[in-house]
Amino acid sequence: MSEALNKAQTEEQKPCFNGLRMTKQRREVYDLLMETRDHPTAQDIFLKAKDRMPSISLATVYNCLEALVQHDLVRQVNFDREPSRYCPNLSEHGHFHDEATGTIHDVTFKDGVTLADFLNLPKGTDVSSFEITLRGTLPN
Amino acid sequence: MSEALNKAQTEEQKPCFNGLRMTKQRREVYDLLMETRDHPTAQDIFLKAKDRMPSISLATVYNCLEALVQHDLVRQVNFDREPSRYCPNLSEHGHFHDEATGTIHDVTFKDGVTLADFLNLPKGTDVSSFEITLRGTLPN
DNA sequence: GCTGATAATTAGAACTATTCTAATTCAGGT
DNA sequence: ACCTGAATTAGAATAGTTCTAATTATCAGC
Repeated sequence: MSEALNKAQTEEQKPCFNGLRMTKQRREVYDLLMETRDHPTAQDIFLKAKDRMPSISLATVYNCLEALVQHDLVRQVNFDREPSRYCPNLSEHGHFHDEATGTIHDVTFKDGVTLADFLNLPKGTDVSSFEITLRGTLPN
Repeated sequence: MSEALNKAQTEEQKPCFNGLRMTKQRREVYDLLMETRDHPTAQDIFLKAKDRMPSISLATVYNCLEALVQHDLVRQVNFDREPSRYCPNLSEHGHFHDEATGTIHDVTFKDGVTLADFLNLPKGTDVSSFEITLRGTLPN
């Protein structure tokens, strides 16, 4: 279980995740992301959220997602210039876009591999974040 | 003039790269990219191109870039939701965005490394394209 | 070299994802 | 309960990119 999720759960009674005040809307967006672990866009989330909370606005969904991302509760994932997608998997991973089905799959690293193992990075380079995205087709 | 020579000349002069007809504008955009090997946006290219070809339009720059990308003459590089950048380096590489200077550097793979060496990909996965982008700071 | 067909360029409008604005509502501390 | 700052909301605004329709350039065949 990820650190952030663990912390989030222990703090469930205070409605505060990683220092982020959990309002009704933020919780709704967060819960939706945790439930439907595909990689929805802000629109997708908005439409689903409206079922249970008809007054929610798209601007709020964007606000909530930004807050969640900034507090390391979800990750924002970009594929080329497509709409951003959101991912509740906080462990290090990349993404594979299956062109046959349109679905997106998490891709993990082989055990113990670090960026410096396969990339030529000058000594002393400080990598604050990275993204690895693949396109293609899966077997079958 | 003999027929053979005539054919040879027109063949040679036919300004065609990878099957893409090289118009004045496409060549201008391509040359600019080859000269200034930083990673310019369409806007950057448009502004530079206008110096030497004042009639060129932004739409044309976008059209040219799309044509060049589709014919594998340049690569399109996306950083999060920032404007797309364009890169004439066709060899396999990723990109490092230096947050201190705002510059973008090519990052190469260690010799002989393939994606399957560090990622857990199901057997038979066909990767048609991939992108690796890092953010951080370089030493000094 | 002309001429017609096809493709490229152009200016500006349109589009889409996202952010901003200003007004309203909400939540937590006193 | 009340005050204050934060969050939500609807709608306007923005930025990057794509589309549209008209013009211009290029190629192939005579």
